Amino acid sequence: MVTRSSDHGLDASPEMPAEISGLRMTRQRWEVYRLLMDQRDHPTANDVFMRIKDRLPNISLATVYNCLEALVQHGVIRQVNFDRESSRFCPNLAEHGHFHDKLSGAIHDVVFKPGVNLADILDLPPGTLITDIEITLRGELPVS
Amino acid sequence: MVTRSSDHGLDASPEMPAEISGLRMTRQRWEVYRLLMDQRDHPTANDVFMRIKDRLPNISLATVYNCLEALVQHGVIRQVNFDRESSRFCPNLAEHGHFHDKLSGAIHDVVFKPGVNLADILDLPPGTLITDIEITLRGELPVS
DNA sequence: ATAGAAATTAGAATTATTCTTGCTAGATCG
DNA sequence: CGATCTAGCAAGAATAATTCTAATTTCTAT
Repeated sequence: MVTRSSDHGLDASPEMPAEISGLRMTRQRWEVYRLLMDQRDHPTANDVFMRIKDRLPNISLATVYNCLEALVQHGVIRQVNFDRESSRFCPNLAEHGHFHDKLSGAIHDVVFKPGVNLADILDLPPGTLITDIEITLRGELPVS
Repeated sequence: MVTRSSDHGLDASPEMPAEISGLRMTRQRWEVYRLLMDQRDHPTANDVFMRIKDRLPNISLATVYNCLEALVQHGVIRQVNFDRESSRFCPNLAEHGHFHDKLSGAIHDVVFKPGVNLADILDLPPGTLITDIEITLRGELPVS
């Protein structure tokens, strides 16, 4: 007898855990999470909605928003904003910024050179508590 | 005879220049610009709209948006975004980031320590052209 | 002065996101 | 095992910031 990951008839290769970082997993949350892990091109909520229809044809856009919000709230993914465009979502939890290439439209993760600590190079009053940093760059990557 | 800055009967202390950075000045653009220079607390378009009514009781919100856009486009002011909140506007043209103090709600300009060049400490492919950098911090300033 | 161009106004339209309501499904308890 | 209880989901309405449209006004240059 073949083991089957769920009763839905759809095969969800990696088994769905009961929870991630304290967030109870549901079929919808799990598929949203898996999509972000598999397609790391910083999709918008609507991108996720359209792409996920293969696996969850009945999901609603509101649920995609709810899932994304829950995942962000529990620190499982990050929400990334460029100007006032639609929010984008990113499963890379390491400290990093984002580079928006004007030529291709693609968004790339950017990290600091080793040993660099942003808080050290900013001129802030002593005792300032930094809870969150966001770095956004725009420009053109070399054509290569 | 007393010199008078305009025919409107309202006194616009510093004389309005014909243009700034190639942007033709109008009464509305000038007042928006002056307000931002005088009140550097990063107001939103709506904040500007409400505050400017003293001087221009008939201005419309759309015009405030138009003026702000024109000023941004000509590099006279900067547009600052925090997450998906309303855009804020800032007349500080020097390279700087923004610190959002969760305690007071205030937004403060942040500069690098002398001699620091952000492009040098980021791990980018050689030949990358950076046209724009945005740095946003959230946290708490020391209480006193 | 006058024609043409650019700005302004008021309000409608748009768009991403959030909210509301009723329903569904999984968890809990007896 | 079944009843109940709760969290999550779906669908669509509502919201809020911003942009667009059309008509009017103000500049600019002739």
